[in-house]
This record gives sequence, C-alpha cells and structure tokens, in this order.
Amino acid sequence: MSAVSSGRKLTKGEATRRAILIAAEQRFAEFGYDAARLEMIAEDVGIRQAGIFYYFPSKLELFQELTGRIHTDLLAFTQSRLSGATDPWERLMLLTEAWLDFMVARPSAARIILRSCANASSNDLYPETYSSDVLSLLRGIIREGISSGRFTNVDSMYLVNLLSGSILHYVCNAEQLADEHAYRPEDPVEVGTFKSILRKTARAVLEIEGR
Amino acid sequence: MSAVSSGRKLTKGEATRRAILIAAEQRFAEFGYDAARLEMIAEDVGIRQAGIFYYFPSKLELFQELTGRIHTDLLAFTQSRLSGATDPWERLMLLTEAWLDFMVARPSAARIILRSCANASSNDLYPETYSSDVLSLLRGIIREGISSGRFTNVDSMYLVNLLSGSILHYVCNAEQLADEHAYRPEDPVEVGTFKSILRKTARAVLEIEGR
DNA sequence: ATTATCTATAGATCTATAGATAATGC
DNA sequence: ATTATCTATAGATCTATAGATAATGC
Repeated sequence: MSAVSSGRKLTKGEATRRAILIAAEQRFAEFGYDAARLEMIAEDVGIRQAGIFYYFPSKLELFQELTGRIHTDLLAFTQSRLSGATDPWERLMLLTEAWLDFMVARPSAARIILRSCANASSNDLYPETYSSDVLSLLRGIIREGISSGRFTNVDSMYLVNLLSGSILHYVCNAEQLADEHAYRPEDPVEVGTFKSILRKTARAVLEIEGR
Repeated sequence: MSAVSSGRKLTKGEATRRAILIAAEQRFAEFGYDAARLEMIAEDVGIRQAGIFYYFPSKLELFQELTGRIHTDLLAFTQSRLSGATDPWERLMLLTEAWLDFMVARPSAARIILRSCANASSNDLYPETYSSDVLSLLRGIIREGISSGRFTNVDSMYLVNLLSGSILHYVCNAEQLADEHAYRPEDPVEVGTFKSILRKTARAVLEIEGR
C-alpha cells in the first residue's frame, strides 16, 4: 500500500517525486516535450537538474509516467461519473461533461493531450494504445445507443473528433484568442454554456431524424 | 512581379527556396518546431544543412515565414469560397467547408496550427495576431446572423472552438486512432459525411429555438 | 545506515558562421 | 560576375553519469 493511498505522511523522497511529476506536467504542457528543460522542472521543485535522475531514469521515462497517469486519471474520473447510468443518452451526456470537467480542472493535461494529437502516429512519446481505453468508453456507449435503436447509425470516429476536439480547443484556446475575445475556460458560467452547446451538438448528430 | 505570379521559369535559387519551405512544412508538422532538425529539411531538399542559411537568416524566421504563408493561404482560400454569398447561413456553411477542405488538402498545415493551439499565449513561435484575421471572418458572419435575427445569440468563441477544434482533430487524429478505427481523412466519402455532421452541429447551435 | 541531493563534467547534439568552391546565366 | 552550395567548425545547449556530501529517520 502506497503512502498516498494509506494516507500516511510522505517521506521527503516521495514528496519530491510527486513534486517533480507536478512540475513536469506544467512544463511539458507549456513548452512541449522537446522545448521543456529538466532545468526548469528542477527549479520549480527546488532541486538541481541532476537530482531528477535519482527518481526517473530519463527525461523520456518521466514523460511517459506522466502521460500514463493522466490517462489513468481521466479513465477513472470518467468511469466514476458514468457509474449507475444505463441509458445511452444519459451516459453520453455524462461522459461529455466528465471530459470537459476534467480538462477544465487540469488544463495542463489538456495541452499535453492536444500536443499528442498533433504528432503523427505512434512514436516513443505517444504509443498508440494510450487513449484507446478512454475512447473505447465513448465507442461502447455509441454502439449501445445504435444497436438499441436510440441513436442514428453514425461512425463513432466523428463523435470522437467533434467532442474531444472541441473540448480540448475550448480549454487550450482561451489565451490564444485576441484580448477582446479572451475568456476564462474555468468560469462556471462559460463551462455551463459550453456544456449545453455540446449537448445540443451530440443530440443533433445522433438523434433519429424526424423523430 | 515575382517569378511565381509572372509564371516565368524559376531560377535555381528560387526553386530551392520553395523546396525548403515545402520540406520545412512537412518536418515542422511531423515533429514540431523544436524536434524538427534543419538537417532533415536540407536532406529532403537535397542540399547540406548550412545551405538553408543562404535563404533564411535563422530557423525561427524560416518557421515564421512558413506559418505566415499558411495563414495567408487559408485566408485567401476562405475568402474566395465566400465571395458572392450574402446569406449568413450560406456564408457560415461555406466557411466551414472551406476550412475543412483546406485542412484536408494540406494536413501539414493543420498539424502546425494544432501545435500552435497547444502553446500558451503569444511567444516567438506564435504571435497572437496570427489567426485573428481568419477568425474574424467567422466572427463577422456570426455577428451578421445574430443582428439580422437569423441566428440565436451565441458567443462566437463557442463556434470557433467547436468548428476549428473538430476540423483540426478530424484531419490530425486519423493515424492516432487504433488500427481498427483508422480512416483516411482525405477520402471524399468521409469528408462528405463529416461536412454534413458539421452542418448539423452549426444549425443545432445557432438556429432560433422552436422556429 | 540509508536516503536524498549536490558539484562537476563528459558526451552528444544542433544552430549558425566563415571562408572556399562550384554552378549559373547574361 | 553573380549566385548557389559545400566543408569545417565554433559556440551554445542539454541530458545523463560519477562521485562527493548532506539530510533523514529508525
């Protein structure tokens, strides 16, 4: 049982390891894998650059553990939000809102995932199997909805691109826009409006025509 | 008048300069600014790395000229598609299809833009003013539609994220998905389906309720 | 004693410069 | 002659290793 799950106080080393992961998430999100410097991460933590190698064997493995954790967290968070719901429409809406809430609460994760989308197919940084378990959750819901006759027969790929694409953009694009159009993605009012827009779009795409 | 617009034959130097820009677009898209090596670009062109500096003063300025051209091209392409149309709904649909067609035809541009979204606000790589003129085209259409009573009053920011986010994802995400779900984004059938989905979503978000 | 961190630096790149040489086109 | 390209390398980083030293906690 880990120190975290048992709730016992962290040793100094455990605390440093976690601090490194947190700082790395910020820096990798901000600059990308290549431009992010171990020096920056170490400075955030308050140690020297070489100290990182006591906890992680290489920059790459630090990054891989980080992205692995992000996906595990997103999967667990989404599953917990879905638990109990059985209706395909309800499950679809819960999943969409879970993804949005997760990304809004953790924009560094959103940026890292967005960068991974820009990279061509699988390389060391982003093995292809990564997002698959999160995406298969959405695919499963769509399959159920179609086979039960509640959804129009649409390839889930379109929904993946529509929902995850716009959610990641919503979170990452705020500062990108010129001043007059800037917004705070974490503002509850904005989030609420965007949720209702996502709900409308999902309905428009999946509902049976001329119901 | 440039050699390109006059149609006269390119000098060797002009041809090399264009070849560098083309190779750079591919490599920057594939690897990102930092991981892309001038060595790779030169190899694609068939010259030595140092030869690039005869045409561009630095890696950064090569990148900046490239992204400037991408935005200029996207703007011109979109404007030509919109010319003649006056109805807000028609203009909105034409703009959406123009963006999608542009990105499908030039996925390297889509990847470079997607990477720029992941970067936090303005830095040397992505000055904030870049996408503004393309986005203001969409904003103008939405403003017209709202003020003429044809569209619901929705902040254009949501539409920007919904449309551009999902278009960029559609183009960049194809190889990212596991084998069984892979697709060819340039397949006319897929593009056609995605267009109709985008049309539905735009309608769902902007149409006046209970028309 | 063991765990955590530091200093110093090797080794590997990568961009960019300088100066030499080859190719082009009036 | 001018334009285009090459070779060689300086200079600047950055990751990662080795070995010394300081802090921790039973």
